[in-house]
Amino acid sequence: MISQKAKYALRAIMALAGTKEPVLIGDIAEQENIPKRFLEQILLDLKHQGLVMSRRGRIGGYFLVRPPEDITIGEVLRTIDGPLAPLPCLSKMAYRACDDCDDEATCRVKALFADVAEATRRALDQTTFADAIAKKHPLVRARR
Amino acid sequence: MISQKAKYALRAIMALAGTKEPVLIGDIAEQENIPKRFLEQILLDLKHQGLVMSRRGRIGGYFLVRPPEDITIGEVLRTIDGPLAPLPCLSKMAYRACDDCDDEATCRVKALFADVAEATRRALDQTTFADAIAKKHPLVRARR
DNA sequence: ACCATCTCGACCGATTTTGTCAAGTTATAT
DNA sequence: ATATAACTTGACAAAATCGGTCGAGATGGT
Ligand code: FES
Ligand code: FES
Repeated sequence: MISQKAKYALRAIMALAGTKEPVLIGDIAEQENIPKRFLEQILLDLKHQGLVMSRRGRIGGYFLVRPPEDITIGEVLRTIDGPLAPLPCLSKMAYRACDDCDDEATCRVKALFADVAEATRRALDQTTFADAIAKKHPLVRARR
Repeated sequence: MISQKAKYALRAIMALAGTKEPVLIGDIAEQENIPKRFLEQILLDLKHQGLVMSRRGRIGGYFLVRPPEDITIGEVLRTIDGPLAPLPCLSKMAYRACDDCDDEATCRVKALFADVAEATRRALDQTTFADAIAKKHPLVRARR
């Protein structure tokens, strides 16, 4: 299960996917039904990760750095929920030794999950936001 | 990331995979380095799920109901950690509506995760304990 | 200069995780 | 029958995580 925070992040990016213009945090929050102050945190995390950029001041707001077809679910989930591997010792991006396993080389749990980890990693890093948008009809843009 | 509890459960099943004889909780706990009282809970959950059986009394202990090659990671993870789908609305075994999504049919988040959920589900439900045991043994010094 | 807007860090209640413990119940050997 | 080894159940609790709020500050357009 992904966290609610991650779900908000994904929706926020969807909201940015339609335009090149900066979008206000408040507008995203209202449109996607996300608590505004919480969304601020989330967008800030995404910015620190380099997924989005922001402009301050009068005509400020957030916008995507890359086009939606170049952004994967994996990137967003890693940023918000942390490593997505089932075990720390199987994470390619954020490897950590399992502190309760003596010998990683012969660990049966690690062996058990090797293929699973690879499969989910591939799935998450290959699915982009363009996939979702193409699959569903685009949302109606009633705002001005 | 799977929970520590799930990891314990997997190791416990590995410990049972080698024999048809009942194994004591205490023996599993010592061999796999699991807090005994905690392991009791875990094995009880697995028993309620029908994955293992127990015999009481003098020569008691736990043993597998089915052979290791018929037990998948998915079953164990579902029992201990709950639904393994990334979203409640995508769980085949434990469907739940997403309370923060108005229209599930046009939900872009759900669409985004459809393929990912299917891929991970397949991986988890196809990998059995026999896979890990078979894969692990060749790691011993036989190869050079 | 003004003000809308983003930025940063601290804080907070509820829930989940990771266990512990006490008091049973049951089956087996002798 | 009795002792005993083992499983069973439910309550309890410290620590971490989750979901969210808040105040104060920094920044840029007009
Ligand atoms: S080393 Fe990571 S699970 Fe054993
Ligand atoms: S309906 Fe499940 S994520 Fe929208």
